Amino acid sequence: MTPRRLDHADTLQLPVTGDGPFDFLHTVWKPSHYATGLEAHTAACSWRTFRVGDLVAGVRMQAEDRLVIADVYTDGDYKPAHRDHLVRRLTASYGLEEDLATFTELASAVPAMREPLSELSGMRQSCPEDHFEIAVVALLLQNVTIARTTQMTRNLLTHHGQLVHFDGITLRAWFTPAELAHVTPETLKEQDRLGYRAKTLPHFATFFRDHTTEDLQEAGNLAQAFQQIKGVGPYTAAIMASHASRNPATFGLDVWNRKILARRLLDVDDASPEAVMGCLNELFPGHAGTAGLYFVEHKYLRAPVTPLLDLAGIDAWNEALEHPGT
DNA sequence: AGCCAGGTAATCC
DNA sequence: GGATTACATGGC
Repeated sequence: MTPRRLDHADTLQLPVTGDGPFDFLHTVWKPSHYATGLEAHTAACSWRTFRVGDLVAGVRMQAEDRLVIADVYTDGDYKPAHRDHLVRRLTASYGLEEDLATFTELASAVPAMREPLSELSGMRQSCPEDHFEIAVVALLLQNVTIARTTQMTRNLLTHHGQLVHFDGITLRAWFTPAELAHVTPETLKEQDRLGYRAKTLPHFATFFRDHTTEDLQEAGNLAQAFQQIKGVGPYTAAIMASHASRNPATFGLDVWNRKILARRLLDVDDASPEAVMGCLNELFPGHAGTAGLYFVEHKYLRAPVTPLLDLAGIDAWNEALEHPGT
């Protein structure tokens, strides 16, 4: 698989204007996130792909204090509208304008949050995915192990997404809803090993091909609007609201993070969803999502699911993506 | 073999 | 309404 080459097209300077501390590394790289091939990180540098309509953009990000410098690479036809989109997309994806001071103050009064806060203070929610993309991720997380989620993600991105190379790194890139809408359920089931999700994923593709994100944001009740899509239930809708819509009060509770929170908040191995969410909302009113994020990422900080790369690691990374199975 | 995985929809009462 | 149950697949 020879990746498509992207050329340098722009450099964006994105100031962090939101109140509160800023931790660049843990904002762009999340220790708990499973490997997608869509992004790669070293201690100082982060690479990520974005779809802006038909355009494929590769972005290399670094930070100087409270300024994020983003170098943009594309396959041509880069217009001012693309620049505007990417400035807004990157600023929103990493919460650069969001106020973290309220949460930080709330958290400093909660003993269970002492360690996560001291090690991750200034971390913001990261969601480079748009609503469609994060809904696909959440769908692939439903009722399976992470090993299978990773397998299905790899299959979908290999067969229907793209492989690109820029700034010395090779990454996968998402498919658009319109592109995925052409894929039949039979292919999704037999080639991509999606199981029963093969029947629901096409609903995601057609919904987001035919509805803009603005349509969704206009709905009074986001969670309810999302659940009109077949295959989107309370969990996936909460992921969409907390991640893509960046509602800090929403937290998508599943059996995995439920156990992590039960341990930290209630000192037990597991507890009912009501008990866990009740405690989280009581301690962090309006910021349950941010609080959950800190607890989960802190749990994986010492043993990340996808560790940071060093310079030597990048060659092995590129090799694995370009020549899988060798 | 059987159970379980970072849920959801359909079908009961 | 709230409580079951089937749903695909793969690993242990």
